[in-house]
Amino acid sequence: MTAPQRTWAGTTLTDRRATRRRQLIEAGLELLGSHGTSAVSVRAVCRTAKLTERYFYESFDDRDALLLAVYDQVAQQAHEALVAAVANAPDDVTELVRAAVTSFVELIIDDPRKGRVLLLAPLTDPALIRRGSELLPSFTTLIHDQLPASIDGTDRRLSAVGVTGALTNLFTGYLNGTLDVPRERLVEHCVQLLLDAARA
Amino acid sequence: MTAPQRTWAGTTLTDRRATRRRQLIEAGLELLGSHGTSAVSVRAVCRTAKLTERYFYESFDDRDALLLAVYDQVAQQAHEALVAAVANAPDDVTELVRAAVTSFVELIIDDPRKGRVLLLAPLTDPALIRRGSELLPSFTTLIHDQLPASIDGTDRRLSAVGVTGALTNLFTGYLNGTLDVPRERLVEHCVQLLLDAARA
DNA sequence: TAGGATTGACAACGACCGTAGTCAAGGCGA
DNA sequence: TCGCCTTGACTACGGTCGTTGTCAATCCTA
Repeated sequence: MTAPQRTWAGTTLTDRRATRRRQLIEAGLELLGSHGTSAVSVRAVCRTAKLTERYFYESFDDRDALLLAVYDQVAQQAHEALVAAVANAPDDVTELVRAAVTSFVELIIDDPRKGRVLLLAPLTDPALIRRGSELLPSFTTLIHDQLPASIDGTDRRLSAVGVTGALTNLFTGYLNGTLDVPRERLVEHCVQLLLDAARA
Repeated sequence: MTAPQRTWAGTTLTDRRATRRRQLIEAGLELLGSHGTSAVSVRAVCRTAKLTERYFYESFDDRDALLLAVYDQVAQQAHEALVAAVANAPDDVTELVRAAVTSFVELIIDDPRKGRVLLLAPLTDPALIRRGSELLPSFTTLIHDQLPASIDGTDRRLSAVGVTGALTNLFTGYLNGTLDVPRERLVEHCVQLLLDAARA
């Protein structure tokens, strides 16, 4: 029994709701990525998005739902960037890995807020912890799957978790400025890391 | 012009203040290690420590000062455990590294709250970010220093940050139960990680 | 025992939180 | 033009926050 979608100011109701939802998510990204979880309050999000609280609850059940939406959106973008890079890469394994790493690094350089959402937020925010332990290993898995696999299950897991952590810390350091290193150098180091992990 | 330290209930004023300070730090450890930064409010700390807010400000300038004190205490303990392990270890390099890793793993098994304070809190809490980027690399450095060093500065730094991240993620996963692996297996993997890093 | 040191309980300030509700002003299609 | 849909501004509730202050009870030493 959906209403006949009568138009309004040239757009339908669903369109306008979707736009507002996007604005809220963008505001959430800004706050989460720039000032951390504690900065993401319903009021702050609405202030940033220039929308009323009423519209918040139009699109999200509660604060946590927004957090998840922000994270999922960024994770989705990262996933797409990786898949695209891997798909377009030449056959050479090293080049493949380099393409994947580069695409990821570019994503988090282009918008460090996204990097922080992806890498840092899920480490401590209760609402995101489960999500975080799904995505980042899948980053490693995505690449591992492209490579000859001859390692036993547990070691594979240990290795994946380790490599993931190494990459996380390297990227995080790069984001913070803690790790002052040219981008190519960072990329190259990560590539070697992944190749070594796959060989071992 | 210190007062003559007249005694009270068998203890001096300085003693009682120190005791209260310890209680507050212990409460902070409990809250920070078990429920994260956001759980560490002045009121909650005082409730947990069974002390009045007045005594909080007797020992700490503000909330952040307590956070730092908690972190520094745990970091100090970790440092001491590492130094002790390294000092008592045999000459064999592998055994040395194994001793260091074991001592650290035991610390965070014995009291997972400390592990979380050490590994997670400094990643996101504004007050601790600087502290965190000092200590954990020093963990790696402590071991690196025991080993033949033949790598150039930047690579050394990249390697240290990477290894630190790998260890962090492995320990964190172990703490969370996300990484379901026997302790010896974890230790052994970390040992190999460190040895490989030193060789490369 | 008198008197000051020390303690605990608690109130107060202004601010922000999540969430829900009200109400008037305006825009739009019929 | 009429009447409904949509919008923004606003208020309200009960709660927690950091921080400072008050005040009566208690304890010890001199």
